[in-house]
Amino acid sequence: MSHPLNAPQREAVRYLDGPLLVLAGAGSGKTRVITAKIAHLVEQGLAPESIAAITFTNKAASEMRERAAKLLAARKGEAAGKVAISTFHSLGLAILRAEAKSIGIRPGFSILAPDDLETLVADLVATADRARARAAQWRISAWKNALVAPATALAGAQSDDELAAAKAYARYGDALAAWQAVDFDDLIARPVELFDRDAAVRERWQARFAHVLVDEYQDTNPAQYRMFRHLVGDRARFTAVGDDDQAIYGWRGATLDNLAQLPRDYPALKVIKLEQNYRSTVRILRCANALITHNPKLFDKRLWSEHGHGDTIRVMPAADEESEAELVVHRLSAHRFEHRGRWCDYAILYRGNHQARVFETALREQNVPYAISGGQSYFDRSEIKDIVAYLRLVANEDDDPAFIRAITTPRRGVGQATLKRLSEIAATQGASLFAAVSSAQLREGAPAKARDELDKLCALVNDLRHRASREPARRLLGELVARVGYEDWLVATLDRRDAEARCKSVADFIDWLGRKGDADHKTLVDLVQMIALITMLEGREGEDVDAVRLSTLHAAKGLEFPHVFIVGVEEGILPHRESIDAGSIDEERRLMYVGVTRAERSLHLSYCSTRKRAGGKVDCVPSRFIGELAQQDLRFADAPLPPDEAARERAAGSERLRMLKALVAK
DNA sequence: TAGAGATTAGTTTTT
DNA sequence: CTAATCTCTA
Repeated sequence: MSHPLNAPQREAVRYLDGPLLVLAGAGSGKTRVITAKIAHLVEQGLAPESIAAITFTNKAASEMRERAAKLLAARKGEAAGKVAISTFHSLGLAILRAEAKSIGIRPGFSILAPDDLETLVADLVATADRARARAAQWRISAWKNALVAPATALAGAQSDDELAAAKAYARYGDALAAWQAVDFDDLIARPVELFDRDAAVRERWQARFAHVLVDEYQDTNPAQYRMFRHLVGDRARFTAVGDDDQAIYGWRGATLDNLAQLPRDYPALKVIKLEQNYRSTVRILRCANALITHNPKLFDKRLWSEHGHGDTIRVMPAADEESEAELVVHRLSAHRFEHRGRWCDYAILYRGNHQARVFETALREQNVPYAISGGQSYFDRSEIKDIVAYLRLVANEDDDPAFIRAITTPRRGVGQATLKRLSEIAATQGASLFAAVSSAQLREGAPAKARDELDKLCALVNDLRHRASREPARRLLGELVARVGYEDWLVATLDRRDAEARCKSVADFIDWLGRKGDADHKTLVDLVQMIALITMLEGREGEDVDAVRLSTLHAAKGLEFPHVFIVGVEEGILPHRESIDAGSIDEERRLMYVGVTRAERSLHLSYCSTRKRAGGKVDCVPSRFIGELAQQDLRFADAPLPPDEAARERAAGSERLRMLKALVAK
């Protein structure tokens, strides 16, 4: 951290003569270069608001914001806050909002998550099968990321499933338009469409940014690359930072073509490589290098380090997933004790979220504090979704999915029958459910109670909407929850403990949102749109607590830990079966590479010889990737042997229990 | 509408 | 074979 910048880093920071690609190996001080460059640009006299720094995750964006603020604090205290540091998606959101009129959408448009759209797609492809619906949804998303229009998709459909998805694709767009809503992919695709067809708008945005920085460039998909090209224009003042060896989002449409294409699209492109690693020991690095040589490479790059050799990489076999978890946690505790370290120096990384479970159990059993990053979002909780549905409705009354959720939660006498009637009226009028409430036809059929409740909801939404831009979000939120009687409903329908927990979570949410609104002068509408893009409650818990981190390999990118355990390093898991079948081993290898390069000082790999699956036991084989590491730096542990007497007892005890169970089963 | 019982699916990563 | 989801009943 306190090192001065090295020569290539310095060059990357100072180079302003044209388009620049920085190939930054793992641990080579990439974020430092980007933040230093932002500071440098400001010092060169660029207006902070004319600098755009684009990341992929909110986490990366807020880290960058923090570090840029620190760098700029000394001389230009105010400047840091004005730099446009955002994710591709939030930048797309900003563009869409600003240009809503040209796109033909209400500025308070809803942003629907895939979950909200699953039923729509299921309807469109006429299936009750969730997996089928998701597959179609997946296809549609892939087309959008590749900027393929519905008509083109239809023409190129290869299978029946693809044909059905292509047919659904067009109608999917119609439904979103009717609801005044967009999905995640639209946040990139729609601005791109606009820029494609409207030169004036395009030039306005190009004039706005004097320099564009992109982080994790290797993870861009075609839509994002096009948005980027539109933003930088012909002046091409940009700094793209990436590492082809860490491209792990191919399944989301990202393509290394964007990296290969960059020198062709910008012949003046300057390429600077950062190859000095400041993170890991020599052994860890040697393993990482050995592993990645098995991939075809786009750019030649070899990491080196001035750190010492460090410990050997430990490879630990285990009998099954439970003993793997037990063994890993045990080894981790012992390691921490020996090294007098902190829990937060350790991370357990795995391929799939479901693998976390056994480890959670083992950690709890052995009283080790842990924190899971990623996993299911705070915003996936039903009570939060309920509140958000009301907010979405305030922002955009045509949001039918939000309307349905709001009117049915809490239950208040509006049921299936009334909703069906309402949606028929809406359909004949070509209007939203909300608009259909005031229709005269409803007066005839629906029960008085239902009509009354519908009117009440509409009145509430209209009232809040009129006040939304003037009054603080916090007050409106509190009033909303109170007028809906949400907490009363929780208390009435749930047992005490559950009700209390949810009330608290609602209160926390309102408090957090209120603070957010106060701090950034955001209106209720701003906040609702922001929520849709946030997956984790950033910085709320985690960072400062002393706990072992559990994370997927994907979510661990960009992080580093003194001691790393990669678990489930088996054929079928890492590389994953699907990827083996699809022939995309390279990406799995990069995923392993990302995992290995997270480690600063020690690295453990573990695998099982059997795993429970679909009832029976399945034999497992250690991953080919273990064989691809630098063998002289590996040490294979013997069969698991609990080091202390108590653990030996426990193991014997549980073994006896297992045998007993087996006997009883017979 | 909640809770118990039955049924069925089970494969990865996420803005 | 488990775990989650769905269905039926009180």
